[in-house]
Amino acid sequence: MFAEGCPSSAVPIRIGEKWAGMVLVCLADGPRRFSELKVPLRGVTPKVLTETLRALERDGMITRTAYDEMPPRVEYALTDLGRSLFAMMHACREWAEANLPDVLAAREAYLDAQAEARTRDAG
Amino acid sequence: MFAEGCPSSAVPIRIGEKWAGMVLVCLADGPRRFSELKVPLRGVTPKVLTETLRALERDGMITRTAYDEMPPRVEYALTDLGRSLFAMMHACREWAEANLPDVLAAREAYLDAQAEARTRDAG
DNA sequence: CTGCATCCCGTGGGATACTG
DNA sequence: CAGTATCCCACGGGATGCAG
Repeated sequence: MFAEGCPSSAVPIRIGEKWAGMVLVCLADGPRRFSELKVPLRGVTPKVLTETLRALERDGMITRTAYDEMPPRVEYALTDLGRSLFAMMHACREWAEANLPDVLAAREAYLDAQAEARTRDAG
Repeated sequence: MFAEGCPSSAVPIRIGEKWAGMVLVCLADGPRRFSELKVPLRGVTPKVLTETLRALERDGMITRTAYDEMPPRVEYALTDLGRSLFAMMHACREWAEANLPDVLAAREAYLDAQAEARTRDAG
């Protein structure tokens, strides 16, 4: 169980990566340029955006097309694999939204239980 | 898009957390004790396992039941919410396994393209 | 415009030792 | 047995500045 070579350990996409998912969303309905991605992704620095794009490109989720022009123009687009991943993530997102209320309720209950425990200790 | 209060940002579960997913797997077919979790999760330290379990408990994914005995006994079990998340993660895992070959191929192609670019620059 | 270089920092996660 | 207490480090990610 959970051995070294386990395929689950090799799970390719780190949807934990802070911006990867948002990039997929931004590319969902068509190719976008580097600067077009920076707009909706408020707060992302060029360095981090580049890293994210490189990782997605490396894993075959997006393509990078550089046009030899001045000023430079580069377009990023989803591959079939990327679209497949996007669909997967969409399902995850729907799960999250559907269950968010329960999670929030659980957190509140947890906090309350803690507070009660503290009261009991103090009293 | 991607505003502050966006529910997607509040996505409750960090499946990126290194051990959280494995814990769910370990609890999938019944409650387990702390020490019973440490066995399959080779390499996890008690501190980190505790942190992971606390986070899952806080979010309502698992329950923690402490029996007042000597020696101490504590059992962790999935909640309905946890089982739901487990099912979600199972789907993610199946996607990953199904698409792993493609990702690996993409990585190799990416490396080859890089090597070729270097050769071109040098020559 | 599209990045790369550099520096920096918080935090997730690990090692080790100790306790009720 | 089931943790807690400390210490520590790598690394993801951010800020800033520069270059082709």
